[in-house]
Amino acid sequence: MGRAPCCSKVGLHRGPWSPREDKLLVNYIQSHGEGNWKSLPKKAGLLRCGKSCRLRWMNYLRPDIKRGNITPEEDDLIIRLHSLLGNRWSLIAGRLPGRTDNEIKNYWNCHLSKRLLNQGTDPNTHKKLSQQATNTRKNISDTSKTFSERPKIHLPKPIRVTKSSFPRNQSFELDNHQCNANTQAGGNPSSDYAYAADHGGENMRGFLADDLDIQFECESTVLVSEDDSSSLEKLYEEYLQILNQNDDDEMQLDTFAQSLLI
DNA sequence: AAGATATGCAACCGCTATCAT
DNA sequence: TATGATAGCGGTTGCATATCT
Repeated sequence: MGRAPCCSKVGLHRGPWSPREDKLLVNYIQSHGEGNWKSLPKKAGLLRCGKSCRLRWMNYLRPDIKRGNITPEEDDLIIRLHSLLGNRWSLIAGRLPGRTDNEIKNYWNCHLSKRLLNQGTDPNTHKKLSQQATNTRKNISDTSKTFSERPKIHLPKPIRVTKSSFPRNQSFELDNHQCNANTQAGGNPSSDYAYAADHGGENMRGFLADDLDIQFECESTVLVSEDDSSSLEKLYEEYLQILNQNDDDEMQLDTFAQSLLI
């Protein structure tokens, strides 16, 4: 498979963006829309590779990006989503309106993982470290179990849903929630994703939806796309409510984790 | 005040999935 | 079906700034 030449190989600009470059990029996208990142720099008059332009737009220049500190509510949501989704930053970001995957990733690595460690929780497994140490010792002493007998974690593989995957503006019912497949330029690309999980012939349902008990009509994909920032906000509020309801039901998280074991 | 160290964040790199031909 | 091009993700790096000694 061919690899797009890196900007370093073709003598393009690298490093921090100048205000002039930002302006050129914003102006171009405002008049032509997102997409065609490969050809965009040339058309916009930028000496950058398309990849760099895309990243700059997604993580910094997009008008719907929320600036400022991450709130305690967002904090909590990130931790909960991370316990369900792992390091799938784009999916987590899709549930935090205005936040980018890069920002959440950085915030996790700098703050949240350290905080969890301080609280005695393993940031990777979200389990108490003391409990893990006990389990580890137990496993070491239990030499009768071979490596192959250890439970395997089955993580449903995420699939990308791109513009051609859905008809334009097609709507999808998800219980009482209405989501639209935003396939037009300017939509939130990080949320143009769906998860599909293969459960041995059963209808495929996304595991996040399973955990949150949201029923999806579409058989093979779980749509997590929203039409605009207001519906993102609404969805966010709904997620918060659902997650808050789970405060009293930690067992549900354990059940979910076990459902991933095969 | 100055150097060392820690922190935060933007940007880059390498890889994979998807699409077009 | 095979292959190349492109988009997008997650891990990592590097630099600017803040804090500590």
